[in-house]
Amino acid sequence: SGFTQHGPIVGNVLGIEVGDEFLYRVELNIVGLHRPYQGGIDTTRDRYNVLIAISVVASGGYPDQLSRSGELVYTGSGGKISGKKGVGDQKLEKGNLALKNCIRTKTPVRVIHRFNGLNGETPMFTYDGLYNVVDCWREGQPGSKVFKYKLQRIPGQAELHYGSETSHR
Amino acid sequence: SGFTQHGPIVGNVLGIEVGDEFLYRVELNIVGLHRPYQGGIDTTRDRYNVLIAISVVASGGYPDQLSRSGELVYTGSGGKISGKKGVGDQKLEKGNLALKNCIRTKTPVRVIHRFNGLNGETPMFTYDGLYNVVDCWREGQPGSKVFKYKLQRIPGQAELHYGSETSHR
DNA sequence: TAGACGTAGA
DNA sequence: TCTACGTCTA
Repeated sequence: SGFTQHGPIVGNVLGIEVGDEFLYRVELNIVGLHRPYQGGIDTTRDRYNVLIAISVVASGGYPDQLSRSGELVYTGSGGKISGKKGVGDQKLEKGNLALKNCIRTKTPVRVIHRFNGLNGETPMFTYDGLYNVVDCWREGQPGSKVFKYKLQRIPGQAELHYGSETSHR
Repeated sequence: SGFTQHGPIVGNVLGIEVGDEFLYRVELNIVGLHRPYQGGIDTTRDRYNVLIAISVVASGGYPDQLSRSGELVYTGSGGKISGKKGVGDQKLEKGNLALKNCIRTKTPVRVIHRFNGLNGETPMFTYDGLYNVVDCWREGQPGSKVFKYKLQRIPGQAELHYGSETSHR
């Protein structure tokens, strides 16, 4: 209903290219890149009814790590976020389960990364391209265990230009 | 920052007419009709630094009453909403205080009303025009007292067409 | 820093 | 019905 124009899309979204920038989460929804308004992991079911993840947003709400070599360590959803109300271990359900299932189903996952906009820049969401989920493990003390996922950027996509180049607009 | 284009505006907003419709709260923000994303009462301070209300949204989250004679009974903000987490009496602060102050400062308040979209219609926010706040009182049992405000539509504005006419689009 | 009549999807 | 890496203003 409303402006929403897309159902769940696996893989690249027609008309959206690596490096495309967005100001608000609602824009990601409208173009079909990532549908949840707040959630970090968008999910659907594949032809065998297996829950899979189709896109993730790394906004800084969790301690994710992005390396220049195209490797991303993404933190699962739920559980205790620093200072926030949530309490307890993350569970292997919903988005967390979906992301894990991407390993064996070899489902490519769209990665959207939020740059915080240093030096008074406007924060932007940037489409980083397709990644494969290659590993999944748990970290943390009992009561605050989280899931971690290693994602590797699929080769052959347009290069990303981070760092100083993103400062020029 | 971002798309926000307006500071607080008292009275009518240039380019917005009675009956104009909007799909999302963010649109009310962008055009300057009502800035808060969730809050029902938008406030600012007048030239004497008195806190005043400049617009309210009646979305159905509280039991408001709109009569065909241009009279609206609006419920204050805070306290216990049916079933929600909030608990206790509403306080005469922030938006509630601002709305009360509109009585003595004779500040006109923009009213935006949300129609729920019966028969599969898309829910819409509609600009209802300017109202005067003419009365304020408290209602309810101790522990769940709320503020009520009587608003009267300022005469001479374009008529509103509710009911059957809003079914045709 | 926290609160608020938000939204979409599961 | 509930959750979710939202987003604004005070």
